[in-house]
Amino acid sequence: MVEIKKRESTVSLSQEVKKQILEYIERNDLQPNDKLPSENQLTKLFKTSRYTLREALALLKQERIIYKIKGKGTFVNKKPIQIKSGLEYLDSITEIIKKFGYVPGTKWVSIEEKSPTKDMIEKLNLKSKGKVITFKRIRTANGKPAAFLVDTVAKKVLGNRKPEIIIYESLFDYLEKEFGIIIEYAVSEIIPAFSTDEMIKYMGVEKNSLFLLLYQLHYDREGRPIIYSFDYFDPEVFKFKVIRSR
Amino acid sequence: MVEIKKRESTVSLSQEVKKQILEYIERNDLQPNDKLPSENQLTKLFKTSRYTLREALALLKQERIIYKIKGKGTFVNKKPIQIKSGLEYLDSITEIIKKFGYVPGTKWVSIEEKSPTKDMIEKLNLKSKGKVITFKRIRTANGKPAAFLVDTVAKKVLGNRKPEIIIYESLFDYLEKEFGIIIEYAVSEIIPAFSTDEMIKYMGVEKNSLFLLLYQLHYDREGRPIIYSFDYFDPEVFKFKVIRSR
DNA sequence: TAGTGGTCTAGACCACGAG
DNA sequence: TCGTGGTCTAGACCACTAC
Repeated sequence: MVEIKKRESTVSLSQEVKKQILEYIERNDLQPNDKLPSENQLTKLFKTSRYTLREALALLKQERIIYKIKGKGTFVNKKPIQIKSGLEYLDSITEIIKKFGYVPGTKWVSIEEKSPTKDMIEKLNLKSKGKVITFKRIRTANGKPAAFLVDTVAKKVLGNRKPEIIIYESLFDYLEKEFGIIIEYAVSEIIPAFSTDEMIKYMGVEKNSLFLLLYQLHYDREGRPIIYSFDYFDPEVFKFKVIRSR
Repeated sequence: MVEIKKRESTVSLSQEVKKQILEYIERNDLQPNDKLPSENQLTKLFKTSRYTLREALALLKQERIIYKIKGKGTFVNKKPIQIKSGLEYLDSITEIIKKFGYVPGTKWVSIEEKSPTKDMIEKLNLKSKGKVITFKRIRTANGKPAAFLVDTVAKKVLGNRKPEIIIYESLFDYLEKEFGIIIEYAVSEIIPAFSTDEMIKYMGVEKNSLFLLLYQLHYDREGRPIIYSFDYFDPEVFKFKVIRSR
């Protein structure tokens, strides 16, 4: 019989051990490139198995707080990199604006029922007969227009309901709370673009001003394409970063 | 005494098991949302431990080939997403051009020794006295100019050597093979931009044409900043995609 | 040769989902 | 209640680094 440690907390043990390692670094004032104790020693220190310890180290490695060299040891990294909005994390735009420290707002432009384009049929896996609903919105940060969003979902996703008025800021929240659809990931193409006529008309931006266009398809957990979108972001407001790893 | 399986192959067992799972899906013609056997059954099928099997499944999950639901099982996802150039993977531009199916080339514009800008001093952690070397290149795809690269490294990184002629296509290869410096990751800001005067002059692009600017800092394994770069990409040639996950 | 991180095995309990 | 994936333990061999 193997004795298993009892836990009251809801978080996993590896999360707990991760915290303890961070505290260890703090307490012993480890500087960048200083060596941590070996995994064997750490298991004894924190009274845990090597598996759990290595999970905790994996989390820290992922966050680039430590790095490992086989045969040598585990070392403390340079100060963590601050990523304000890592593109690889899929947040709703509401969340992104909040993270930047602004107050998010929404101006509705239109909600239209349309026939899908060829590209929509292909990407959303539609029958050619099926209609789509397109939501056009201007997102504001501290009241200033910051993004122009054109999001399209298949009409069948919304059932028979008419999305005349939407009380939600975020389309993610709307789909999740009203229809139980949870968006899990998106595949986005990043394209530099000029302001469109609609943006000039509704956002009041100048002609030929620069925007970052994210042409994206959002999927649910089962990999079904749900939202097809062209989202234009003002590069003065949104600083998109990505961590690229080999 | 626990008996450990002997392996001739150099790849890990989990990689091997991953292949076997893919073959299983193929052989049994599993369709999207079809259920895989339970982890318990799969361990027996492939004669491996649950740990190794779960590592293999983790790899497949990461590639979005399968998805898991706790308490229910493991399921086959929709057709895999083709990512031509996932921005989250750090490849040299040479590699990216090759992946697109083009033949990469380089036109050298200049190699200059300069005093660093304030931003370079801060980002590259320089003493204000230290000089930097800036490499300006045009990268071509099938002979057509496709990107304009301005890469800067601290002079001390290159020691006393003069980088007059570089036989390498890739700056990564140059640093790795001549100086043993291995770039491991980069933090990139993605900015829409107009062509600069230099690009108009040397690349022959038109004024006010659109480019995607990656303003990035490349780090080595120990987290030291090595390359500071402004890389401009022609959006007609480079289609940058990112998978964004919650 | 000794010590480190990387991989693998075997077995156990926990938490979720469905009947 | 049962089967599933999620987490955890204990112990072993392998591959790399430094001496």
